Amino acid sequence: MTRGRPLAFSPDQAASAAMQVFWRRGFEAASTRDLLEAMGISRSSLYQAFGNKELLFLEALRRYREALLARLERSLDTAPSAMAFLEALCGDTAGEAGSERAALGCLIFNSATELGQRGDPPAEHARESLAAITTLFQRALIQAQAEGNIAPERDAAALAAYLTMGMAGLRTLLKSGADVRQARQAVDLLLETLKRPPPRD
Amino acid sequence: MTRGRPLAFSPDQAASAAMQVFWRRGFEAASTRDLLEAMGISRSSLYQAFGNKELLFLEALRRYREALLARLERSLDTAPSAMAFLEALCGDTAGEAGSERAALGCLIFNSATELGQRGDPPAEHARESLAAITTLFQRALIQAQAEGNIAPERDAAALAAYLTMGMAGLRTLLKSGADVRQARQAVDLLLETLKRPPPRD
DNA sequence: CCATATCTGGACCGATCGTTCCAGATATGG
DNA sequence: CCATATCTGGAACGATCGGTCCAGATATGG
Repeated sequence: MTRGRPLAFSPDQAASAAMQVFWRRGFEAASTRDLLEAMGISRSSLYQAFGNKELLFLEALRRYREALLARLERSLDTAPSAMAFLEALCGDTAGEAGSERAALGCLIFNSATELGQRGDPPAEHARESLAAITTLFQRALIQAQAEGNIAPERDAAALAAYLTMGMAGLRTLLKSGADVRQARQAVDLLLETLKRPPPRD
Repeated sequence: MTRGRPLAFSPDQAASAAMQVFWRRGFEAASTRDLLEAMGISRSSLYQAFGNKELLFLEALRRYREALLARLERSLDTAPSAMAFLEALCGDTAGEAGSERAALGCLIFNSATELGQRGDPPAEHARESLAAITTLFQRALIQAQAEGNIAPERDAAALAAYLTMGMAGLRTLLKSGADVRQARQAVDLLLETLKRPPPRD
C-alpha cells in the first residue's frame, strides 16, 4: 500500500510533545525551534507532517481538549454523584496551588486569554473548547439536580456559566501564585452557591 | 536648571499610549515598532526615556494599576453602599459583553496569565497588582459587613479571594465571546453568595 | 535488486525582533 | 551669540522568527 521511506517518528508523540510546549509557553511565545527540540524531529518533518505552526497548534489544542473532556467525562461517570465530581474537580484543582502544574494553568483558558477575540482558527478553536467545557459542566449540573443535590429550580445553563467562570478565575489565581488556603476558600464559596437553593424574592 | 534641548513629547502621554498597546497585544506580542508608532516618538527617545521594553512595560503596568485602583476606590467611596459598589462593578463588567472593551480584558489578569510564575519584575508586578485588587475587594467586603449587607461571620479574606477569582473568570468569559445574558447570569450567582449568610453545619 | 516514493537533516530565505549608536538638530544658561 | 547639554531620526547590529528547499538517506513494492 504505502511506498517509500516510512516516518521515523510517531506523529502522536510528536504532537503530544508540541502540546506541552504550547501549554508551557503559549502560542506566540513557542518558537518553532522550541517545538522541534521537544518533538525530537527535524524542521522538514514538522512542516511535512503538520503543515505549519498554526496547524500544529490547532492539533495540540484539539488533543488537549479531547484529553481533558475525556478525563472529565470519565471522572463524572465514575464519581458516586455529579456533586461529588464537582467537589473533586474543585478540590483537586485548588490542591494544585503552588505546584508546577498550577503554573501551567489550562491550555484552553490560556489560549482564550492570549488569542482573545481574534478571528483566526486557533482563537475560534479556543472559544469552542471553552464552550464545550461549559456544556460538560451543564450536564454534570443537570445530573446533580436529578440526584437532588442542586435545587431543581436553578437554571443549569446559568450555573454552568458560573462554574466555568469560577474555574477560569481559579486558574488565574493559581497562576498568580495563590496558596492552597486561598484557593480552597475560593472554591468552597463557589461550590456553596451550587448546593444552596436560590433565594426566594 | 535644565540644560540642552527639552523633550519634544510628553512622557506621560507616551507611557499611556504604550499601555494601550501592551493591553491590546500583551507583553511579548507588542513589538517596539508597534509601541513607537502608538507613542509617536522615535526609537532613541523610547530607550532614552524608558530604558527598554521591559521597563516600559513595568511603567505601563504601574500606571494601569494606579488608574484602576484609583477608579475603584473612588467608585467605592462614592457608592451608596459597599454592596452597591460591588453590584455596579459586576453589572458594569458583565454589561461590556460583546464590546471591544470586553475583548481587551484586564491588563493585570492578562499579564498574570501570560507571565505566570516567571521570576522577572513584570511577572512579579502582575502578581502584586492582583493581590492589590484582592485587598481592595476585601476592604469593600468588610465595609459591606459593617453596613449589614454581608453576614459578619463570613471571612472577608476568603470572600475577597472568591471575588477576585470571579472577576478574573468573568474576564476570561468575556474574552471568549460570552454574551451579555451568560455574563449576567454568572455574576448574579457570584453576588448571591456574597449576600447570603453562610450555611450552618 | 532496482525503481520509486517518501522522509530526513540542514543550509538558507527574507522578515522582524530588541537594542545600540551616531551625526545632526535644537533649545537653554551664561 | 556662543558653548553646552540633551534630544531626535534613522541607519545598522546580531539574533531570532516562521518557512522553504534540496541533496541525500532509506524502506518498500515489484
